[in-house]
Amino acid sequence: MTGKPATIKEIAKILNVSISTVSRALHKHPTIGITTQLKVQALADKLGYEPNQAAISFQKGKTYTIGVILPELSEAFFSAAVSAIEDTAYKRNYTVLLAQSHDVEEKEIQLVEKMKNSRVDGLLVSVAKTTSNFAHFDMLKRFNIPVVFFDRIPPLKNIHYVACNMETGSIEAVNYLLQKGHRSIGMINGPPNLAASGERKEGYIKAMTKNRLKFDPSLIVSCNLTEEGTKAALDSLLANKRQPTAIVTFNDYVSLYAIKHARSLKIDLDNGLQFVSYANLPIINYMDYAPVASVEQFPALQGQKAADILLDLLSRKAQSSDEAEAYYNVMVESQLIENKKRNNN
Amino acid sequence: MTGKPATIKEIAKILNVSISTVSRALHKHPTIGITTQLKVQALADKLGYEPNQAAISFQKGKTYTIGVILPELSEAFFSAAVSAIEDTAYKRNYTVLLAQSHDVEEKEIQLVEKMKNSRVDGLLVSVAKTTSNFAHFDMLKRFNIPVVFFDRIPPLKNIHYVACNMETGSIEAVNYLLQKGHRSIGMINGPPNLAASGERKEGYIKAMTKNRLKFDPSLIVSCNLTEEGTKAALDSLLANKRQPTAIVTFNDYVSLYAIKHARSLKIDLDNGLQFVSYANLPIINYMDYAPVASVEQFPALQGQKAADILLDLLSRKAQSSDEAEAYYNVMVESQLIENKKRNNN
DNA sequence: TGCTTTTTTACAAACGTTTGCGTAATGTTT
DNA sequence: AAACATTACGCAAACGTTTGTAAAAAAGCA
Repeated sequence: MTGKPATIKEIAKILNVSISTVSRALHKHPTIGITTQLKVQALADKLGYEPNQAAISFQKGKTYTIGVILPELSEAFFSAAVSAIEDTAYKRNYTVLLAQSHDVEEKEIQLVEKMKNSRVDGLLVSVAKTTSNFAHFDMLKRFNIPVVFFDRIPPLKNIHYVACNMETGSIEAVNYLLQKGHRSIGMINGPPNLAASGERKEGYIKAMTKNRLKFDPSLIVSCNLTEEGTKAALDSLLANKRQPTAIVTFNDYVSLYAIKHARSLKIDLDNGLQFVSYANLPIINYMDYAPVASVEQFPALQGQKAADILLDLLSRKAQSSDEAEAYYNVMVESQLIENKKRNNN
Repeated sequence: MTGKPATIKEIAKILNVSISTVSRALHKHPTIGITTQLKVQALADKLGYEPNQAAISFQKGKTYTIGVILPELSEAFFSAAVSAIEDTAYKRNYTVLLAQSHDVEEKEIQLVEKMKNSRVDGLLVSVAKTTSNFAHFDMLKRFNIPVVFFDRIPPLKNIHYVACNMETGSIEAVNYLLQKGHRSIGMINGPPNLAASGERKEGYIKAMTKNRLKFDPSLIVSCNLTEEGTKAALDSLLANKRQPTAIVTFNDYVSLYAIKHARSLKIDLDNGLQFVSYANLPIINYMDYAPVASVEQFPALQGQKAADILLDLLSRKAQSSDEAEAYYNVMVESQLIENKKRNNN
């Protein structure tokens, strides 16, 4: 009852059958007679037998565990993603081993190494900002451990990934503002070294040119995402000869900083200046002055899809080793969400 | 190089020594001669040998993994806690297996069961709201798997836990308002079935009586934490004969709902009515109108302490099985944090 | 040199499970 | 009743590592 868990061996001894018979009976193997099958099952239940997963993992060389490596769990985006990952893994009877790189390459490398050591069947990774060398991921390929990247994708060929298409959202954002009558639309972007900044900018430009508006580079300023940086960026935009009546910002936080600053400058936020941003954090629903819309990137959906892909790869691997080597490249479309709370305020 | 990972056995064969020698050499066991030690080490490095964790787990009956079961990873409180847990586990060379109960008892039970099956050395748990039966935790004790509860503690004797003392924070909150000159202080509390509601209420009462103010039960109303519920609660407080000039709310969200409602009622939030709440979410720093202060519960600290305790228990268990059975009961003091952004606005 | 220590290494069992193959038991067909 | 097919089960190896104990080699001492 107490103490050590029951094993297959004990069941075998008590029932005077062989260990293999018990094992097969528990798995409902067809070559086992129905009577013994039931006998074994009954005793197993009575003893509260539970298979020793460690032994099984060892034996089969599989752990039924997927590793998740991401920069920062406490960021809303990632916690939503992991939450969804865990849920889909759970449904397929996998468990999730979690680790954060804190956006430092060295730690990411260590984590990959650690996870590789037979602990994990596959890996879900959102790469660290600082990662510039990707040998540790190649290594996984050599060890036949599948990896699916999500959100932050390394610039590699032949990888599986799911990411969010920023372009559509960006275009929607600009279109939304154009449709509202704005003609001079500024952008407070993130630092140029972030891929995300590039995507947002491209979407912006594409939307402008598609609407046959000429693109004015001076209306795009980048900032370091801090409150001070945002202030400066906003000031610079306001000083522009073609002073914008609407601004697209890198994310909701930047919008909020900018809004705060604008309010301290007594700018009319209802009619004079409107903001649209990225992320669609729940927070903006609580604000009195918030971006009028925000581009949702569906972290949960991304996480779920990435997990689905990985689990597919794993089951495929189990079935046959046909190395057809197709690579999953899934793009989740970003989508502009109007801030409803804002509008019925 | 590619294909299957190197094993101790292969190293042994190449070097013409026994498997045990290799094993001991790799562990720098003193009975191994220095020369062979180095030879082994060198070859291991060359082959890129990495111990097979699955085999080790199996052999030693230890996984160097701790399980974390909590209600909802995407809640800011828990993601901050897990983040800290992962960090401290990583430092001590443990990994974290993660699972969410989504606040349903049945799933929590399944997760405990799953984690028990030799997968996990110890468990960190924040129990589901609905959990009313605690047999699954007793079961862990029988299997000698230590559990440390955090934040949401079950009503059991002889358990390890770290929780946050709401009382001090509550008292601070009320004192803060009293000191600001408020004499009629209302409270919008959570539903009565939540332990957290009770704690907040007690702190409130204690602070009032300590300041020799008589406690008026009609100034405490509970709500279901929705926007509608909050509105109703606020209305009821405002209708009170002793209309409060300050209100303590169950959490930041409730405060924000209440503030929004108050603003739509044209109430002067700078002088007429002030709010204090719990959680201290980063969000309130972005708001124009926000609670003037919020009680911080230090999720990261709680998570870190819980992990520390668990890891201590595990190392203790490894060293000796002296069942001294002392139970760790750590209380983290909550603390009122003034909303700085609010004040220099 | 011959003996005892001390140092160094090898042997083998154990951890719990799965699974290929062999074999005993049962049943079927003539 | 002999021959065979079928069904039901047991044997034993394998997975990679650790570790107690035995044994070999080296070193010390007389």
